[in-house]
Amino acid sequence: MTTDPTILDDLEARGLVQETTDRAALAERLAAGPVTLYFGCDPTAPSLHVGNLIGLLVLRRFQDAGHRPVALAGGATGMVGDPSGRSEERNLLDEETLAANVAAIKAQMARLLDFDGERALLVDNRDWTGDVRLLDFLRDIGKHVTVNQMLARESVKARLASEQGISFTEFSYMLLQAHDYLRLHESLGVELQIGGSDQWGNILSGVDLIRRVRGATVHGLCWPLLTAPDGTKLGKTTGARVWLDPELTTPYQFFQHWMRTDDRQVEEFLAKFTLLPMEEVRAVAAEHAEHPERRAGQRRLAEEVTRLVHGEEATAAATAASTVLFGGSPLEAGPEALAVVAAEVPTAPLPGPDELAAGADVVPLLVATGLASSKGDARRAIDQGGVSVNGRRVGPGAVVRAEDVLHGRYVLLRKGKKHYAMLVGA
RNA sequence: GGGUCGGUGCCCGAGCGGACAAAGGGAGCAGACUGUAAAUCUGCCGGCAUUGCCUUCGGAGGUUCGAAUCCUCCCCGGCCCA
Repeated sequence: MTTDPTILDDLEARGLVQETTDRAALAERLAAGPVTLYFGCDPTAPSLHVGNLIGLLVLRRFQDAGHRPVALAGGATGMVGDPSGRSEERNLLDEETLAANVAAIKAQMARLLDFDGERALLVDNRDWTGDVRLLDFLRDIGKHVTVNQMLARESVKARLASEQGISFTEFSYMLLQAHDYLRLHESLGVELQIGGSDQWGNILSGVDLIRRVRGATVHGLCWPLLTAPDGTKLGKTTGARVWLDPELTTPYQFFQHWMRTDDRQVEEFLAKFTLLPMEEVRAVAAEHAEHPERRAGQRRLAEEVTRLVHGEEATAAATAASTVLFGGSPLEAGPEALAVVAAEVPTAPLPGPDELAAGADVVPLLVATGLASSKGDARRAIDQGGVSVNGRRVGPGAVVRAEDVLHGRYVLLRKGKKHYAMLVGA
């Protein structure tokens, strides 16, 4: 099996390389033949999110270039909690939650890689960490690492300076991750670990450990963390809340997330979140720059990423729903189109005929669909002119009547510009 | 174990017996402008109800007409000392 020697160049062109161990040695090794590499995600949530997606896609890029990716679910490390990039101590998750999370993220990882004939592997560090005895760990691993080194880590320093401090548990995290790398190196011949730049310290710990224990030189690579267009760190609200699990973030919502990408990040995201060749990324970006108001860049981005994560069918449905919602008036949409929308946005049952005849108050309906978090919230939105029924703005005291029901069963509610929900009859 | 400082709404952070649902900032939401963009400006931002009521300031009690604010005990964290 030959490998694509330009993989590093491609990653760099996409802005996916912030740091590597000896770049020349790594390039040489990658050109020499297939490399087994790994990327890990801790099961801190019931699903991976778009932040993790970058890593999985980098694995995929390596796979496409002829290398063998190992996706690791951190069943063990998840028990401890990574202090990197964290200002405070994590809450420990219970076993049950962790097991469920591990199962979920494994399934998500599996979708993005090709596992045919061991072309990729899925592992859980719980499998080799669970039965390690404390004394063995202290003697075999701990002996090779100085606390001085550990204290020098940025993530540790930050926490030492903070009011909260850092628990020994989290302090130990880097050792666990280093141990993972060592074990994967021994059992599977892994010789490259990749991760976001917040993982760089942990990755280096593993590289060092392997050098000390095995006398072997292995590699590490990290990409820069995503930032908001103004250069600030991307908050949870922007990226991390967009999940890969269609139950948590529907394909339509996922699609919409990318549709709303800031112009300034369209090219960056096309490069990082899609598998499009860089020439095409640049072409799309150039076209987008000509006519940003057409949102062609966002649309392409949304389609590509949604397809990768949710598949062709879901992407088609998300696109169709988006067209109805952000196209013309819902009054002109046919029943098929509305059915598609109903499948993609939050829904609530249509009020009964008697209620509709009398006029059903919009306020509780907004709450029922989740468009508003409370009646007060709903009234507020209406007072501020932010609510519409079937595309028509409504005022205080608004009701839904029988004649508002489209095609016998649909009523479209909207709060603000982009939050939709539907009332659906039987 | 001793001393000391602290635990406030989604987050940060003021408040330190009444005018506190609690300053300010951030995030978020809505409106205007737009391109489902950015920037900007404006409004909202515990819940329920038409003046009002209910639940919040680590937990449990207590003092008081009245407490986030005072007292007691407990829990959790920082720092210093042992």
